[in-house]
Amino acid sequence: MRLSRYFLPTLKETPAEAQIVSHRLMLRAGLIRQQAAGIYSWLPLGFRVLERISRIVREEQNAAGCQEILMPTIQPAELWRESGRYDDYGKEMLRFRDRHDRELLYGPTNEEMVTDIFRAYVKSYRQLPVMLYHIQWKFRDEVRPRFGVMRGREFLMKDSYSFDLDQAGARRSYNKMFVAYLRTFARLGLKAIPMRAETGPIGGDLSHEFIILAETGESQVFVHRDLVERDILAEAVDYESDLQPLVESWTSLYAATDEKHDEAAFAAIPPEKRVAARGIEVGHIFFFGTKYSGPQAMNVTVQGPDGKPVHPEMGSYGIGVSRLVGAIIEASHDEAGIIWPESVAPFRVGLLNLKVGDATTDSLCADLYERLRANGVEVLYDDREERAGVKFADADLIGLPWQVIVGPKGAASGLVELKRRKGGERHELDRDSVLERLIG
RNA sequence: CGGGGCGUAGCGCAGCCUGGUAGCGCGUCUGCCUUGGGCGCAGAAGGUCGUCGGUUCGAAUCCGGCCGCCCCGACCA
Repeated sequence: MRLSRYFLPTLKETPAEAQIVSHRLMLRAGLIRQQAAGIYSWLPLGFRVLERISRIVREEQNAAGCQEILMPTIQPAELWRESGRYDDYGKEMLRFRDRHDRELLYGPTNEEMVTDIFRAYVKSYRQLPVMLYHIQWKFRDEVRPRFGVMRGREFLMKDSYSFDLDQAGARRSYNKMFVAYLRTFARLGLKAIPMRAETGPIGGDLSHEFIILAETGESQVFVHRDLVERDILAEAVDYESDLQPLVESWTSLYAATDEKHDEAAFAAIPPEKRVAARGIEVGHIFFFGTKYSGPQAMNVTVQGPDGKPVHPEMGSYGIGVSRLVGAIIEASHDEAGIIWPESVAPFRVGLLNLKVGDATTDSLCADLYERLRANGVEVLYDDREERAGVKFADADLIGLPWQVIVGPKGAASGLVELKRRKGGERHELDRDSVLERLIG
C-alpha cells in the first residue's frame, strides 16, 4: 500500500479527551475515531489490527474444536424472558422496539441465543460435546465508558459456548478453552496469566480471568515468576488428550488479582519468584452448569444413554477482541508510539523513501516494494512528498515492526537501512540482504 | 449512579472575570525553497463561539434550561 493514497490520518497533537496511553496512540496513529461515548469507528489501520487479532483468535478456537457461527447483534426480548435475565440485566442492556412494537435488545452476550440454537437441533447425548463461538459486536450501556476501546459500550468480542453431557465433560471443554486461551494470547505477543476468578453457581475452580501484564494496567496483580516466564507455544498440545495435568501445572502456581490476593500465600513464595505488577483483563472463562439449560431457565434437554432427559452442562468463554487492541498497545509502546508485535501488525514493513523525486531512491524503493509484495510481505510504502523527519515520526508512531529506510546517501552506493521498531537497532544492508531478512 | 470539569476553525488552546461583533499555534491549500528526525519564506481558505431561551442598544462573554464529552469513585470483556 502506498501511504500517499492510504487513509491514515495521523495527528501531531493528542486530542484532549484521551487520558491513557493506548487511547492517545490509537487516536494519534489514526486507528479509530470516536463517534459517541464508548463508541468508535475503526479506520483502515485500526481495522487491519482488529482483523489480525480476530484471525489468531479464530485459528486457535478452531484448533481446539470450537466451530464458528455468527449470531445477530439484535435479539428478541422473549429469549431473555425465558432465562429470567430480561428483568435482571438492568440498565446496561440497550432495549428498544421495532415498528410492530416488538421488544428487542442489542445483545450484551449470547448465552440465551446459543442455547436456543442448541436446543433446536441437538437431541441426543451422542451429539455432544458441542462447542460454538462467534466474533460479534456487543453492546453494554456502561455507566461510564472510558479508556478508549478498553472499556467501550460497543465492543467486539469472541464468545464461545460449550455443551456437555456431564460435569466431567464440561471440565474437558473448559480445559480446551483454557489451553486455547493461553496459546491465543501468547501468539498475540502477550504475557497472559490465568487467575482464579469468582466461581459460578456450582462452585469449584472452573472460572479464570486471563490477565496480561502491562505497566499501565488497571489492576494490581501478584504472580509467581515461573508463570510469567513460561512459554506455552514451546509446548506440544493435543486437544484430544487429557489436558488436566497441563491446566493444573498452570493453576498450581500463585496468581491473583488484588481482590483475591492472599498476602500470606504470596509471602510463602521465594522472594525472587514474586512478581507484583499491573494487569489488564483480556479474557474470562467459566463453567456455569445448567444455569441456562435447567428447568428454571430455558429447560433444555437431550436424551441420555439411558433414554432419560439430561440438562446439558454449559460453559462460556470470552475474549475482548477490540479491547485487545488497546491492551496490546498498553503492553507494547514507547515515547514515540506503538510497537506492534509481528503477529498483529497492520503491515509488517514500512518502506520510507526519504527523497521522493530522486531517481535513485525512487527506483530502489519501487523495486523493494514490488519484490517484498511479490513475496507476500505486507508493506506500507511512504511515498509522500514529506520531509524525512515527518516520515520517521509517523513510522515510529504507527509502529510497524520493520522500517526499510531509503535515503539518497546510502542509495547511491546501493545501501538501505533496516530498522527494527522494537529496540531500534539499525543495519545498513544492500537490497538483497534486506529482502532476504524480511522474506526469510 | 454520587462527585468534579469542559464545550470557541480539522487538532491543541487564548479571549469570558470587567458585554462592543473572534484570535494564536499546529494542520490544510497555493507558490518558492529545502531534503536523514514533525525545515524556512510568502500568500490563502476555514468558526451560526454545543444548543434553546432570558437580560441588554449590543452576548463567545452575564443568567437559566437542555444536549454532549472528559476525569475521580462504585461496576465491568
